[in-house]
Amino acid sequence: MAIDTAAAKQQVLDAADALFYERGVQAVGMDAIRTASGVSLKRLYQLFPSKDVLIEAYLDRRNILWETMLNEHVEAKTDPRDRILAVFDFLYDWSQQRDYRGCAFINAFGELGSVSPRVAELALQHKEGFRQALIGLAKAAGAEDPDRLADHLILLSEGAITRSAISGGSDPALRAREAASLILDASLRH
Amino acid sequence: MAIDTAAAKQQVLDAADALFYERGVQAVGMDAIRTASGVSLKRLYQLFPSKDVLIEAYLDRRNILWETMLNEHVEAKTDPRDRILAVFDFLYDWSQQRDYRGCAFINAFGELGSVSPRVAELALQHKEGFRQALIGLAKAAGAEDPDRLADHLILLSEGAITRSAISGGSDPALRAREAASLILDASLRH
DNA sequence: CAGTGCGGAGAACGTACGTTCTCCGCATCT
DNA sequence: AGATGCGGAGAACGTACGTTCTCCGCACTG
Repeated sequence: MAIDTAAAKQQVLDAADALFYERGVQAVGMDAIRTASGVSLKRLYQLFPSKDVLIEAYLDRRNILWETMLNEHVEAKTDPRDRILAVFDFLYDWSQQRDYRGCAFINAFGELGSVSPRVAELALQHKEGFRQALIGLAKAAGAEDPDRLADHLILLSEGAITRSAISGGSDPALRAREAASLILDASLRH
Repeated sequence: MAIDTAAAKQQVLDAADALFYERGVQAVGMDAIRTASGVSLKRLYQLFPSKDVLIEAYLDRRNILWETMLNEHVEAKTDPRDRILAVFDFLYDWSQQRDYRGCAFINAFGELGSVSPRVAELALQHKEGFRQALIGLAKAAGAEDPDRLADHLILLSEGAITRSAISGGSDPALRAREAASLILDASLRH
């Protein structure tokens, strides 16, 4: 029973994730999620008692998935400088997915940030998590001012994420990597 | 008569701009715009025959306003390097407005980009206009590879715009300016 | 003064959505 | 076999929205 519930939750989240990310949160009705997940409406509501809860679960899942993918790219490298640049390799790979639509948190924030404090908070937490990860990488690379370097790298990353979404290619990630390299040259010089 | 129409259009656009930008496009009903603009629903529909048309007019207006504000900041400087950095001064001033909510085009794209080709196109055009402006500034500054430099600067700008929106302060613009300065050091070195 | 047409206020219509309710089959327990 | 309760399908309900329609007052024409 518990295992069925978990499996059903996963099915619903799979469907919700795909639909929310593709069309935006508000544009997707509970009925579309029901149809896509093959679960009954009653069951859907006992798994996620409201759309807000489902949205939150969707964002949680995106956050975890994002961190996982990022870590995989970073941990494939050993050299501290390469580990920083791996962030942009990740963004490149990500932006090449056919269903790529930018950052789910930025999109959700744009839709609901001013009306849903919870969504605004989750977006902030997601970005803060990314910031901490970059600070860690910057420290490991021996940056003089890791916070500052991390902020600079974040700006390039966010820029690449949204520009890829709007213009459709993966070039922005490549360009961001170049720019990051320039900034690393300047910030790791001792 | 024609002048009244123009004035009424302006009133409607003022109201629509404030509401769309603040709450997102889909969350604002025509009735809210009617109430805020003080115009009758009939008149509203004869000025803008559908919500889609109004959204388009809203984005057009944002684009013009944005370019105007950017140009004002850039033209206040004469030194080519300062003119590039003025872009970030503009972003700083903009992000300090109390109702600041990031880039209207990114927000609209997140909501409607996958369902409205027109919105996707307008977002792309807006970003492309920005890109061309930066290329011009980069050329004037004597950059070796103006396109590349412009792309790097765009990434920092977009990053600053969205990060300010989510975390709420103006720090990102300051940090973007610093990073831009580093990149200029590397790209204008001859 | 009677007639005419335009503009405003808001009711009305059709649709879509979030959420709840009804009905019914079916598996399980005695 | 009869009773019981859970799950599925989808109807139903209330609300909100985009858009259109109705009604009415009022300014202007003869």
